[in-house]
Order: sequence, then C-alpha cells, then structure tokens
Amino acid sequence: MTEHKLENATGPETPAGAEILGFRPLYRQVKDQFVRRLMDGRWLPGMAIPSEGQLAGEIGVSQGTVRKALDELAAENLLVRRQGRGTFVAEHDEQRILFQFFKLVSDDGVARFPDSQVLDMVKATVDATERTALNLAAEAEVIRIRRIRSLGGKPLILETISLPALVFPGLADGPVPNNLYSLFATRYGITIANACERLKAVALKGDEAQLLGVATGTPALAIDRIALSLDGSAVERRLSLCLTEEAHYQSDLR
Amino acid sequence: MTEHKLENATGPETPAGAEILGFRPLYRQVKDQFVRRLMDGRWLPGMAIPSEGQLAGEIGVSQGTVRKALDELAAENLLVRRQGRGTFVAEHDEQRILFQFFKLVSDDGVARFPDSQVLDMVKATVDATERTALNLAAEAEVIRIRRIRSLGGKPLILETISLPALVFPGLADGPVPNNLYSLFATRYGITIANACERLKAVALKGDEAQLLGVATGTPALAIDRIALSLDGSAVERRLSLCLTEEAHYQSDLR
DNA sequence: TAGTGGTCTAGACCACACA
DNA sequence: GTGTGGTCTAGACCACTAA
Repeated sequence: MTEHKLENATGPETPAGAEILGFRPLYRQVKDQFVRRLMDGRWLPGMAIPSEGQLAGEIGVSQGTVRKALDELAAENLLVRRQGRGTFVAEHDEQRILFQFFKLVSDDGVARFPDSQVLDMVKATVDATERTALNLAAEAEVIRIRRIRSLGGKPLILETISLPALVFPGLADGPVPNNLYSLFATRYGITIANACERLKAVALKGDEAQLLGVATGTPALAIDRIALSLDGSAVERRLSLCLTEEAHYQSDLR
Repeated sequence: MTEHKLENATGPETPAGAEILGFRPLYRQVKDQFVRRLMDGRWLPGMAIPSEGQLAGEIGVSQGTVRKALDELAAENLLVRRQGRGTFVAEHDEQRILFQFFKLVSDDGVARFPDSQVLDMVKATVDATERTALNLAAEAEVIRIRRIRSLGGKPLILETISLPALVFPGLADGPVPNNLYSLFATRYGITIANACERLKAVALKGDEAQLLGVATGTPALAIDRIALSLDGSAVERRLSLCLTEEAHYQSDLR
C-alpha cells in the first residue's frame, strides 16, 4: 500500500544518505508526503482527507505519527481539523484570506473583505524589482494588474499585482475576481501557503493620490508582499498603497 | 507532592464544576500550573526547570502530558527547550526581543538592536488614549518616557512609552536601560508575554520631525504597541514613529 | 556514561458531529 | 450508534550534551 518508500522503511539501521542532512524524523517524511498530495492535486481544497487511522495503515506508521504530521499542517493553515467530522484541505475562501493574509483592519475593529475595481491589466517584461521579488529571468513576462480596493464604498488601497505570465497562462484574457488566491487554487492548482510583507510609510505621488481621491503627498502605508506557493517559490508580488486615516495594519507579536 | 489539586485528580468521573466551562484537558491544567510558577517567580528567567520525568512524577501525570504542556509554552516563547540539556525559562535578552518584538529591519536585511537616547521622563495623569490602552482608572498615574532610537548612529525612531506608575514603582527614579523588558523581568518580575501592534502612516509634525532630523511632513510609520504581561494585563503602551527611508517593518504571514 | 529532550508505538478512553 | 479527531498513558528507543 505504501506509495513512496520512507527513508527508514527498510530497517532499523540508519540509512547512509540521511547522515548528510542529519536526522529526519518519520513524521516529517510523512508530512512531506502529504504536502506532495496537496501539490499534485490528489487532495483538493475543501476535500475531506482520509482519517488518521486509514492514513496510518496505508503508509505503515502509527496513528500518532500521522497525527503529528497532520497537526503541523493544520498549524500552517493548510489543513483544517474538525473534531467529530474529519480533516479537510483548507480553502482560500474570504474567511481564510481575512484571517491569514489581510491585516488591514478598520479602526472600529471590524475586519471586512474589501471590494475591488480593476484599473488596468497588462502583459509586460519584468522590471528590476519584479525580477528580484519573483526570481525570474531577465526577459520574463509578467501580468500586471492595478486595482482600487474599497471598504464600505470608500477607496482605501491602490494595489499593483505582478504575476509570472508562465505560471498563470491565460489569466490576462479573462476577468479578475476579487479573491485572486481562490482563482490560483481552483484554476491553476496553486496554493498560496505563506507570504512576507515589508511595510514602509510613503508620500503619495500625484497619480496615486488622484486615484485614491486624496491630496498629493498624503502619507500612505506601502505594503510590499511576496506570496509563496506550497513549494516555496514566489508566485505573486503585490504592492499596496493604503490610506490609514480610518484603518490600520494589525500585527500580533507572540 | 502535588501542590495544586488538578480538576480530575479525585477520580475518573467528570467533576461537576468542569461542565460550566466545558471540557478542560489535563495538559492545559498542567500548563496553567507552570504559568503560575513563572508568574510568582518560582521559575526565574534563565533557570533550568526540572526534567519532564521529574515534573510528571511530582504532579502525578504521565510524561507525555507534561511534554504537551511544555511544548505549548515553548511555542509561546516562554520556555526554551534544548535537546540533551534541558528546558529553560526564556530571558528577555536582545536576541529574543529582536526575534519576537522588534520588527523594524534595515533594508539590507540585517536585524540589529538599536541604541537609545532618553529625551525626557515624566510622571503624569493618564490621558484618554493611555487610559483605554492600559485599562486604567481615570486619575491613575503613568510614567511617560520619550527617547530617540538610532541604528548605526542614525536617528530612526521617536518612541513614547507609557507605563502604569503603580505597576513599576520607583522606575522613574533611576536610569532607563536600552532593554526595558529585561528590566521589567529582573526588577519587577513582570514578563512581557506578547503584544499587539497597530500601524499607520502619518506625516511628522514639526517637533517630531526636528527630533528625528528630517523635514516637517515627512511620512513616518506610526506603531502603536500594547504589551501584555503573563496574566494578560496591559502593562506598556509604546508609540513609535519610524523613518522608513532605509528600513522597513517586516511581517511574516503564515 | 548518564541524563535530557525528541520520536515512535500501541492501546484505552473521551468529546463531538451526524445519521 | 458509529466514526472522527482529541487526550492520556506507558514504555521503548534515538539524538544530543556534558561531565
């Protein structure tokens, strides 16, 4: 039943190859195997995966080892565990985006998902910052989307999204949904696993300010996000210019 | 040997009182007991705590249950586990602060601990925002510290710190160390467990700009931090105005 | 070599959801 | 009731550190 042989499956003696990377616990190998299932689409968003017992029997390890692997994946928001019901593949629904990726909150504390209005979408050759951010070749093409995001009808964010054209073929031909990550998942099988953001305070330039309906020079929060897929490769660069008169970026330090 | 009786210690039947709050796993009760030891100073920063086996025997639970409690505390950065050596109470050294609480990083990627130069320190009655942030009474007193923090000799942050005077008696009488949280721990036995930060982009006012050596109206990143102690009470409010020409706030979304 | 945390197992029982 | 994840136990063995 075992689909991939585990490093230690052949016997109790330490395998020669493992010495190079040091010790690799069994539950991590199991976890990697599960990540592979997520990447190749055998486990799809929203799906219930087999029970711990079934997985343990299938792979040939104890239920506790499977449990530890699943617990880590749940901690990384890739799986959702529900007592009494089962373990499910996390979806990129608005709830998750709001919880995991959208840190801009209205000052009254209510977290809402913003509307989007696309300004333009072009195919172009990468510029220097995009090349670095997305780790692309010199002449690679990107799809560049600009849009205004509003909260309660009020323009709040001017967003510029850069995507490698090779990774998202045909994306420039259709409409752009409000929830891009959900599209990445359903149409391209790409799961955004995590992201890192760099924040700066900047003064808005004339055109930026105009689009947001404020005066030139208004201070804005610039968020430079690089989103990583399951395999760790950068698949999106997103530059957000945010007005923070009535909203703030929430960061919890634990 | 058991110092505090556990909810389930008397027998296998469900205790009547537990029904109100719902089910409370044993390892959480054990964890709470450990947090109590951290709060009352029986476990001091830097100390090695007893081994898992000793704790298990002392409390009367299995080693696995103790382990789960310790693992959670380690995940919250309150303990540090070192294979082969033991489990230690986390210290508020520069390493930890840098890792856990200091998110402003120079653009070249090097994280350094900034110098501080105190501008003034006063005792005053709380203002409205401090009252809300620190959850204080109307006439309560705070210690207010203003200082400039520099990275590589360059002024970078104008910091205004508000502390409840009752919580930190005598603090206003002595010098202010660069690492405040270490002082809280060693002198007052207060551990900063976590914090939440609200970020906005603002334009610097005349006096603020002058202190940082830039022009009035220069955009700055305003970080409003509320730091919580082990028992969950707010013990510090810190407002930081940061220049982000050559530095950025790093936020990892996982 | 002794002691610590880390992994892995096997099995029992509990809390929860749903039919 | 049945099946799922969640807890708890007991014990064996592994990896690491320091004396």
